[in-house]
Amino acid sequence: MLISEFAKATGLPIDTIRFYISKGLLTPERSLKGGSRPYQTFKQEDVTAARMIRLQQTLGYSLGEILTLNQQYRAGETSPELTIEVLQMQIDRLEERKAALNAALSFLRGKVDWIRAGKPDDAPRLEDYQC
Amino acid sequence: MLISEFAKATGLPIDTIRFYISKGLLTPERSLKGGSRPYQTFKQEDVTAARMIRLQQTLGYSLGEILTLNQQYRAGETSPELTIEVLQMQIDRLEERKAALNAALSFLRGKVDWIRAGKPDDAPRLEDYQC
DNA sequence: TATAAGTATGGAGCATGATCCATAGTCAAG
DNA sequence: CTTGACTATGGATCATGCTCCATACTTATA
Repeated sequence: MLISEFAKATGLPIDTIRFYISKGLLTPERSLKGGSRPYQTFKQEDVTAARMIRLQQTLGYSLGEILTLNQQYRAGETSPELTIEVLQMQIDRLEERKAALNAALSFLRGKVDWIRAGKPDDAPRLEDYQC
Repeated sequence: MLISEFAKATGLPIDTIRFYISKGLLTPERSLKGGSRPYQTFKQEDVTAARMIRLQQTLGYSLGEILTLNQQYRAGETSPELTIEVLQMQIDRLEERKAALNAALSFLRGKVDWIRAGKPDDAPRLEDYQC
């Protein structure tokens, strides 16, 4: 798969793909120059890797953290315990964010109800929610 | 409340507070220079405003969006319908993020289980989750 | 073989969200 | 009335995550 096809497959702009490659987040193979193309060649696993990067970004990880996590993940392929630990870390972080989002949700819902009720005395207070 | 006290009350660095003021996100009063201090004075409502900004950041809003939302919110104080609309927008956005986080959570949990089970044939595939 | 389209590389530029710094004014205590 | 702590201002700098550009090479097509 050439980079333009990879871009279509992942929905990522080519510049972004190259940026990720330069950061070591994506590691496509390079064809040998002898007779064939000198270009990078992407496989299905690279598509999955790109999706994983995007997922991790939605989890709130920076590209630097993602790189570290994925390197640890690869290192852990021979050690399921380590892999589990890394994934569990991600899950924990996810749960934290979800809890914060739920608190925010409660607050906003309370505010909507309060406004709908014609703004009685007791306004929902931000301080009462763990946001 | 002086800026240093406000910093303690909110946990925000002074530079960040000034940055937010320069962007119009925080609008403390200014004491008149005649005889008294020329400094900015913060009230409890500014503390709440700061908390709200941080909350909105965790919802994934940029400072520019937060400024717009809060201006709309203030404009909507005379129109509960508009205020509700703005808050509902925030809730909808929050629900979307929560759904994405839940999908990611399912995937990661599936992966952990799969590794714990000694990595049988059918690995959880990222493609099967709406992350 | 000319030409266009795709690819590679390095570096510049940009938006966001801070963070730091130089300078200068204000104020309370000693 | 000097010293030290605090405040205000504007601009420089920084990290992140792209995005764009100049240049140059490769390859397919006419």
